[in-house]
Amino acid sequence: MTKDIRVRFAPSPTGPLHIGGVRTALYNYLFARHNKGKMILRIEDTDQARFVPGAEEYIVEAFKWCGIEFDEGIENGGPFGPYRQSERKGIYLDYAAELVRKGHAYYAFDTPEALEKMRKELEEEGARYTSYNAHSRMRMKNSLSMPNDEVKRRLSAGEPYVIRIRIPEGEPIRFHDMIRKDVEVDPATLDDKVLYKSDGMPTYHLANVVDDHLMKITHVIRGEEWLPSLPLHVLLYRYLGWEDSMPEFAHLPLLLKPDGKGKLSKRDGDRLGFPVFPLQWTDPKSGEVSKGYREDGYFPDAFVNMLALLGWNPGTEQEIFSIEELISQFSIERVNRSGARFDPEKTKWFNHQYLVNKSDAEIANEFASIVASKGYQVPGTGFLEKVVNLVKERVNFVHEIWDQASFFFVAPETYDEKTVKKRWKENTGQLLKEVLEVITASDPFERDPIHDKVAAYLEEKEIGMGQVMIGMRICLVGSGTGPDLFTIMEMIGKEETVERMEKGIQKIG
RNA sequence: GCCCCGUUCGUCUAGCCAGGUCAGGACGCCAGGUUUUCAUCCUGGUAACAGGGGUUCGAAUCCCCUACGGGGUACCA
Repeated sequence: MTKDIRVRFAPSPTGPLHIGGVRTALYNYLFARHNKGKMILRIEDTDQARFVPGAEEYIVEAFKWCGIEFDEGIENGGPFGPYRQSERKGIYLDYAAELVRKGHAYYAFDTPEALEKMRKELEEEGARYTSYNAHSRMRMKNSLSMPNDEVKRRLSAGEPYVIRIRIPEGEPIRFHDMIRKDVEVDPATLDDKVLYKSDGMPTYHLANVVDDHLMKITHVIRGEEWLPSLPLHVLLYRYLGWEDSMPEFAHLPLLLKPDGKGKLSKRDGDRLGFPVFPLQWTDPKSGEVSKGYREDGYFPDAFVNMLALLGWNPGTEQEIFSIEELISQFSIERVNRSGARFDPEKTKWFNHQYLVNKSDAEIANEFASIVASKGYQVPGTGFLEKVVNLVKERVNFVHEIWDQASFFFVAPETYDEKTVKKRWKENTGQLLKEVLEVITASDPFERDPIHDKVAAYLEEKEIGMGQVMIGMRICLVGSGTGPDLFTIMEMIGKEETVERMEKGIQKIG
C-alpha cells in the first residue's frame, strides 16, 4: 500500500492569478484526482508589503469558475490548518532556531546598506560569486563572525536580525525531478539565503518546506522558476531531519509570450488583446481593468482543456477532453520539458469546439440573457434553440451569436453598401416583387414549400437562384451573408417577411 | 557575469528513454470541392529535427562542443 498522495497549490496573494498559475494548479488537481489523492489550497502571504486586497478572493473565485476543487485549504479547512501562512506565523521560528542549534544556520545583523556594500566590493574584486556565502560571510556581522557574547547581547537588546542558512562546502547536491530527471548542483554556487526575516516572518523557502512537511505533502508540482532553489530546499529537508519523507518534485515549463522574447505577462494581453487572467480583475490601486477569460465569453471547460494541453499531451491525437478524461489520462511523466509559447488563436478554436458540441438548449439559455441585455423581448426557447442551431457553427463565442442573428429579433435598419452596389441590379426590385408574390402564396408558410415554389418559378423563368437570393437576403437581414434564407423566412413569419421585403425594395430601389 | 533548465513545421506538439517509418497530428495560412451567400464541412497543399563534431552499417533519437531561448541570482514569491 502506497502512501496517500497529497499535493498543494500555494499562491501568493499579490494580485490576480495568471493563466500560468492556473495551469500549475490544474496539473496538481489532475495529478491528485488521478491518484485518488488530496488537493490542498494554501496561501503564502509571508510578504506583507506585497499583499493585495481582494487577491485571495479572486483566486478562490477563479478556481470555482474553472471547476478546480480543493479538499483542504483556506475555504474548507482540514486537519492540517490553518492554511494561510500569516496565521501560522508562530510555528516557523522554532525550526529556524533548530537549524541554528544544529549549526546549519546563523543569525545575521547586516543592514541593507552593508549588504549592498558587500556586493559592490565583491564585484570590484572580481569574485566569481557576489553573494552572501562561504567566502563572504566572515566579513559580515553574524553569529559566525562575531563572538558569542556579542551575538547574545544584540539578540537580548532586541536588535533586528535574520536567520540565514549556512550553505556547506564540498559535495555536489544531487536531486531528482520527475520532469527534468537527475540534476546536480555545486553548493559553491548557492548563497546563504535568508530563512527567517527581521519582521518575524519566514521567507518562502523555510515556510514552504516546513508547511509541506507538516501538511504531509507527497508531491510538489510547481513552476520552473523554482528549480534553481530546489537544492536549497533539499538541504533544508536534510537538516531538519525530514529527508526520508521529502516530497517528490516536478518543475513545470513556463508559458511564453505569443511573440517576441520572455515569459507571458499581463502586458502581452493588453498589447495583443487577449486575456491573461481567468477572471476580469480591477487593480485596487490604479483602477486598471484586465480582461478575463470568463468575461470574454470562454467556457470554463474549454479554457481548462486548452490549458491542460499547453505543456502536456497523452501521446494520442485526441485534443478535446472532458475533465474526467483529463483526470484519467494525466501523468507527470508526459509533461514537456520546454516552455510553451501561448497561442490565443488556438484558444478560440477550443472554445468553438465546445460551443459546437454543446446542446442548442444550453447555448440558447446563455444566449437568452444576451438578447435581453440588448433590450429585446426574449422569445420562447424553441425559437431561440433554432436560432442557435442555425448560427453556432459560424462563431467562437455565445455573444457572437448576436452579430450573426440579430435580424431574427429586429428588422435591418441599414443595408450593406458593398453588397448592394455589387449585387443589386437595375431589375432586381421588379424581380423581387414577383418572387415575393410567389413566396406569400406559399401555404403553409414553411421552409420547404417556400423554397420549392420559388425554385419552380425561377426555373420557369430561367433565372438563377443566385440573382434573387442576394437581393432578398439584403432586404431580410441587411447583409449578403447568413444562414439559409428560406428558414429565416419561416422563422420570422409571413407578415415580417413581406414587410421587410417591401421596405427593402422601396428603400434601395 | 555566474548557476540551472531547455531547443522537432510560424504556433501547440507526436516520435527520443529501449537508434532503422516518405518525421505524424492539430491551430494558422493557401488552393479546390459542396452551398442561394457567408461560415461550417470535405479534399489537398504549405512548412520542422538550431549548428558542428563524434559513436554506429545506420542518429531527430546516444555522447561532446557551440549558438540560441527560458529561468534564477532579494529580509519577493
